[in-house]
Amino acid sequence: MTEEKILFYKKLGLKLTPQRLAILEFLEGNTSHPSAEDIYRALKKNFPSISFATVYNTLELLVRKGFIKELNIESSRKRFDPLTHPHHHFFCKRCRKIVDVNQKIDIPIPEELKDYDVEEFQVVFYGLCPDCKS
Amino acid sequence: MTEEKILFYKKLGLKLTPQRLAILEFLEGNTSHPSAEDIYRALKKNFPSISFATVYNTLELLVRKGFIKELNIESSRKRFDPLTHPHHHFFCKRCRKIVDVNQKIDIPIPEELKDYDVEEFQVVFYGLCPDCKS
DNA sequence: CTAATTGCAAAAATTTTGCAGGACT
DNA sequence: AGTCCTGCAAAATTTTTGCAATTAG
Repeated sequence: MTEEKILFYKKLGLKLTPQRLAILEFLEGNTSHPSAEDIYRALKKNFPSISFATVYNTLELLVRKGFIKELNIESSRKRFDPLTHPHHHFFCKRCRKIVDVNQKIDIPIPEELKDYDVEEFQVVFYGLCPDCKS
Repeated sequence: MTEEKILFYKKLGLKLTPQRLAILEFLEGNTSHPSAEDIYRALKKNFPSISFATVYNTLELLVRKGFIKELNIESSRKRFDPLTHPHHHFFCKRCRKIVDVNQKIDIPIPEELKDYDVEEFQVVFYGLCPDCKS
């Protein structure tokens, strides 16, 4: 990670421990939407002392600070996304892969939600990915 | 539940035990999108012997047969929806209420998914419900 | 130096499973 | 009658928590 990026995080009040840096670096540019366990297992290789508690604590902190997003797409398992700008996803029901859909989607807020405070929406497309459909 | 409805389920190969009937009746017309535990607790009152295993088994069966849908909206907790036709949802981030959005939403399948086999999509609107926004 | 973070281990929450007895068609 | 279902309890999976030792700023 660049010095500039490190300063950026520090300025926003993030205490940058080696563990947190490792998690941020693992997530940066990662499009696989890993689960907490995926992250833990990946980091364990180069950082044998890291614990689940730290992974969960850090993920929760990063979500709270708005640096990553938590996805509730796969049943009973959170997945994490380093892209925080509004975008959407495809979920392969066979291999459970989650793919980013960056194309802008315009939806008028439905009439029946007129008394609601709608902040955002997310679209999930379901089906089979190219690898699984054959 | 009407005799007609019972016959309808039986014809589709569903063995209708009292437990399954109770679960079906509880879900019919229920718009609260209950979790497995909500269902278990509600049934326990009139059906003290019912077990979690039966609730989970039955829900899994009903999902497999297409009589209900499983929603992965609330973090790490499945919620169930007796409405199986294509529709969408609003999720209140404060009280965790899930509300049906029945208005038809048209979205062209994004160009980047042209090699994917997209079967359906679901939109989730996030924000605050009327009760929580004040 | 001080408050925040880490790692461990235990606990909590949700869901799944094996199996013996019982119920449905 | 035979297969499938139920209920119990134990197990599996994912996430959270308490706490003493350590570390970042």
